[in-house]
Amino acid sequence: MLNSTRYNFKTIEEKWQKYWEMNNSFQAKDISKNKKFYCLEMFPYPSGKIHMGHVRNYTIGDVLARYKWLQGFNVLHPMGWDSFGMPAENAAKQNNVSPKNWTEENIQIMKFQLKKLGLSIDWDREISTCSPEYYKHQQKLFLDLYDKDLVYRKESYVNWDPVDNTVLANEQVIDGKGWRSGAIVERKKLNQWFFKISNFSDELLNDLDKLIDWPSKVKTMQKNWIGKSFGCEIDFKIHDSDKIKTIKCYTTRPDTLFGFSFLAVSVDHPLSKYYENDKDFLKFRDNCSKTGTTEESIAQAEKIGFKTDLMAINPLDNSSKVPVYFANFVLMDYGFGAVFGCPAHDQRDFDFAKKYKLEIKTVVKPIEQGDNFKVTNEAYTGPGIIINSKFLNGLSVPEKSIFETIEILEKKKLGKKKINFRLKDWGISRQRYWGCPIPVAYDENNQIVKIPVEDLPVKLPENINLNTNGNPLDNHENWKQVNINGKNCIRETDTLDTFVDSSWYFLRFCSSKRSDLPFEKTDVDYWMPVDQYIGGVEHAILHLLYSRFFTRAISSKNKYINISEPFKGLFTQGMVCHETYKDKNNNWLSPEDVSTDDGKNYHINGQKDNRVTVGPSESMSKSKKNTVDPEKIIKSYGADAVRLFILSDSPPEKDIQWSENGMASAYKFIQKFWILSDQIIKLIKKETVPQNEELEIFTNQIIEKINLALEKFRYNVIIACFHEIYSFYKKILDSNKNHDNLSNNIEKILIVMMPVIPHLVSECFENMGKKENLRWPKVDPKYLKSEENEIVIQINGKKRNTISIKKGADEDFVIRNINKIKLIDKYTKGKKIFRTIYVKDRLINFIIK
RNA sequence: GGGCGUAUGGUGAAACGGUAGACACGCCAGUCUUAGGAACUGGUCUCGCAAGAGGUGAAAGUUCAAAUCUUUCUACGCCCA
Repeated sequence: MLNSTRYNFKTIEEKWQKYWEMNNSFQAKDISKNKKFYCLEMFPYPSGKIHMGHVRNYTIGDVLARYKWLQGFNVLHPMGWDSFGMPAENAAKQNNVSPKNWTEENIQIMKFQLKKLGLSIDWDREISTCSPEYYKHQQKLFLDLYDKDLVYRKESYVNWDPVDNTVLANEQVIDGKGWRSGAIVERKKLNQWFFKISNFSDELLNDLDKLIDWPSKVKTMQKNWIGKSFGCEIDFKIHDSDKIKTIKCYTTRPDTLFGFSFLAVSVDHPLSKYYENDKDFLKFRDNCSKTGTTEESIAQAEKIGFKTDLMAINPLDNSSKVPVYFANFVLMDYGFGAVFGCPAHDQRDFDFAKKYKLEIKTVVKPIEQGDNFKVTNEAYTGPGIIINSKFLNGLSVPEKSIFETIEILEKKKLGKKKINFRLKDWGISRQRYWGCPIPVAYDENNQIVKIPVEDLPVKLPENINLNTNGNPLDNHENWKQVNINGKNCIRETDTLDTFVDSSWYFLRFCSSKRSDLPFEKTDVDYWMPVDQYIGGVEHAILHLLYSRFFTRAISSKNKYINISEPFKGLFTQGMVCHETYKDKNNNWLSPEDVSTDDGKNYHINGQKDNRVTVGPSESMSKSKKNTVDPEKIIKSYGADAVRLFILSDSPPEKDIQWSENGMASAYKFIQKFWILSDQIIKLIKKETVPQNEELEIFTNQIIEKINLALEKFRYNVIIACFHEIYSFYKKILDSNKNHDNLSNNIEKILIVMMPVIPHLVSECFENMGKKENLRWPKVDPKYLKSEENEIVIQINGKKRNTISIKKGADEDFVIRNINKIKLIDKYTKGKKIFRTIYVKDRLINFIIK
């Protein structure tokens, strides 16, 4: 019966997407009287096709952007491509195509797919980080930082795959082996480029407090990552040795110095040069180099040491001499590459002492224990009182003991107060082809020569052989050769970490078309900071910290731009999950291959005897095959329905379960809402006088609810409101009541639904003859509370009854009415009311005995 | 091991310290039919015929009133080690 009005999402969505494109509906204005709003979602890596995570991310952002448009903001909502990186290189090797073509094709596909979602994006400002138009500016910024002394070169360790002759990223090292070759990964020293992020450690830490619109979880993660610690450096004298007189250590626990029973240094410590002829030491160092470079792999590895012939003297007790070890758990990068071991109060030291049968001296006792407390099975690291430590005895651990010990050490000139950071400088060199070339070269004396600005960009060569071992740029026949000011030089063949590309793209969007400048100061002053940044929590640390650093770095010294924090608001959305399926041979199955006949028994399509095991719902990933292809879903349900569903089931910051039933129900909603709105539009009369007060009250209240939910990102609640709207308007329509004011109200309702289901709403407005100048409706406060309120009657805090009372009634009035209708007589019979609590328009609570 | 977070029906989840379970999925019953990706109506926390009572991971505390605040515990998740 309804076929004639059936909503044809395919033609209608196409029509509006074309309309928005033709009319530049979402183009940000460079100059505007209106307030600006910069809404940005983390830009995607063009891996091939969009996935459901993208759909969720960009839908969340789009709802916000469209909401702000309707509120009259000048909105900047751009999109770009994080298009350098290893997957392109790997794909190129596998399929024998060029990384450039592979990437550009993917961008075309994904752009097409994103457009199908009906996003309100200003495509005019599209950027791609692998384009020379983008990276030439990045090379210029690199040289600026070099001039500001924020870039330097030093030797550093990398994960080296000895079979593939290549450097591996940490995530390519699996169980200490190369992901492709399976060879045991070695640590190898290479000259590499670094950004001096450590110059900003304190600022990056302190300014976290200014980021009030960031999730505290993310701020805590950054705080821990920066890892500011208070401690001191101590010089340990070495007893009677011609090799070395003192070893400097950093410690946060100087108060446990009397528990000192060994001193451990990194194998990379300067001391190691005295042992380079010692075969046993070399063997030990070799062993250590197989542990990998991450903190985690070192922490998980067994603690091993190499005993030297040296003895270190306890600075607080010259009679105590302890052995010096090289140890695999001491990192040269942290502190001074040397630590003093106190086994009783540090678990790592404890494990080490047990293994090498070193003394374990207890110097801290828990408060409730006696002075004869002894550490036996595991290190005690909690608070307590210092014992067995001569003049330190009795100090409370940790506040007093650490502070006072440092004072004593300073007085005796044995140590110095020192603040240390866990945050290390950012290594930006990658021995890869598909990245932004570092714009420097080396002359015949191996001195650094900057590429002159007029020669930028240093472009990647296109004729490249990726199937050789090592760095393809290094192996290229002539790319390296360059003549600078008449001197023959060799180009740097490292490329930049792709995190550099994403550390300033949000600035580039402000002036994406300027070819002479990375960005124009006036544009940045107007648009920055990003008002709302939206992305996955997996970037909570690195990408966000690097962006905060980079923004500071380029504005430091000369006030190139006036902001230090690029992202005013941050929202981290949850992942999209799906059940996992396995066949009887334990192979992963795609949801498409699985079906069910009764909701319980799963089997491979068409093979009812071929049972399928259903596993837990996990975030969608290709390896588990539990992905759903957005393009297919959009094709069968339409963009509005997909947008509706992806927002509906869970709050956006939490993980969401993909469900085919939920998707279908969103589709049904679109269909039935279309029919309803179509009926309403046909009924609309020209003159509208608010006569149906019930309708006014509902409309205003639900819009108020949606307003509050929008501000707090409670998008799932908004969708629930949509369902309430449908039910209410359906009832009104079926009731044959006076609904002269339907027109006025349905307009408001449609506008608040527009950010989520823009195609359908646009079509409705066109049918009503209104296409332009739609504005977010104002709520009329007089309708927010009805004339009568239902007041809850509690006895001793328990709900016992309700009563309808005119709004704003005082306590006496309420009590009189309750007594008149004898609502609580049966509870109060024979009892005395000795207290009444009245919350206006909400509830009344009688306390009886 | 440390830090942070979470815990509410069969499921996803709502709930300014103030009527727990909005809305949706699923399920049950029914209506109707052009058998469709149907649609519509009603029901669906537990115990109880009912009146009523109980109920938000466990235990305690603050409060007239606790899913919400505090403490301890348990389980799970994420990050760091």
